[in-house]
Amino acid sequence: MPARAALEQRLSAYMAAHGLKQTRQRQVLFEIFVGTEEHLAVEQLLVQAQARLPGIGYATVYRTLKLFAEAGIALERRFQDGQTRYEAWAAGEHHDHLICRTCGHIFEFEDELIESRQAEVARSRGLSLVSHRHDIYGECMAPQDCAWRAAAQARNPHSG
Amino acid sequence: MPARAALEQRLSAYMAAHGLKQTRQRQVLFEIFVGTEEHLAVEQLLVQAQARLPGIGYATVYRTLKLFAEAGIALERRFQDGQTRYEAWAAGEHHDHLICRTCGHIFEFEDELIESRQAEVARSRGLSLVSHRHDIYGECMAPQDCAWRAAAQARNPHSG
DNA sequence: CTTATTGCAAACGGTTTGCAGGATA
DNA sequence: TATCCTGCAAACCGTTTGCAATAAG
Repeated sequence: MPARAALEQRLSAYMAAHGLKQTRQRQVLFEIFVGTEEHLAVEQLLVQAQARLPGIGYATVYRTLKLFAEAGIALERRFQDGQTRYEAWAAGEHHDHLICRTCGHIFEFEDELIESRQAEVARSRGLSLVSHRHDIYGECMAPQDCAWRAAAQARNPHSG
Repeated sequence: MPARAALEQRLSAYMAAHGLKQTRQRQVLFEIFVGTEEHLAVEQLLVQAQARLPGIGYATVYRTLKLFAEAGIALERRFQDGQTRYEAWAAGEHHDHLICRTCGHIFEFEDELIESRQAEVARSRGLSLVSHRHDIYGECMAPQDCAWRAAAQARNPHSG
């Protein structure tokens, strides 16, 4: 979880540099965006934003998150469920994801060995590494003890 | 590239077991599907199919490839361009992909070290590994010598 | 003759865009 | 006041589906 102040500053700098304006919608979305540990999908962002600013619509959420991504404070992620998710992005930080098929929780991980092997794989084919996407899917080995599952059920009693 | 005979047999078995019928459309799509080294997108499949069977439409291609996937002879792949691609799948085989941003070629790779680290990552979070998606993106280090780029341009002189 | 399959066009779900009214600097 | 931003609804794109006509077994 990147420091809020750093993200705020980077966003302000980007907006100033591009002559963009501060609006209530952008403030609210920024608050929600930096105030969560989770990988938020557009719909979740919208629902939370509507609670604070009734009337805000999908288009604004899409446009604003795209702005955050261009400003370098948000990272777009697409897993296998067809939805785009956003996470706060600290400059220079990198990690991949481990998604639990049992509880839906998204873990972050980083593995230096995997990172270095990737560069090797690219080089062996005559390519230089630009980026990668590495998503691992798993299942809880002890679902009854899973804290994430419990938390998810508390939030949304009807699923699972 | 899995042996054609094995794929054919697996498909026949699946169809027989499910009371499905042999049709000209399915034959044509099977020929195209097993007759290429590439990771074909639905549109490419359609274009090639229409050359042999004018009138065939998207719906048939989508339905047929989904059938191939269910029969266990095709693997669905989604990279970052929004299109679903299919490749012939030998039972038990596994590999990941290295996509060249310069020429568009999709290389296949397999790395045991990466595979074993993944299982480790999952285990360390209390999950058992179910599956994964690992796409590496790179750029030709020597684009002027790139055979794939040359081949792609010969096929489609207007792009790149 | 029964059942599966096809092609069409309409529906879909997530995302993007044109536009006129509204907010910001 | 000049420009940017918003909300709405319509457009978009890849994919799926309902349906009446057609082909396979």
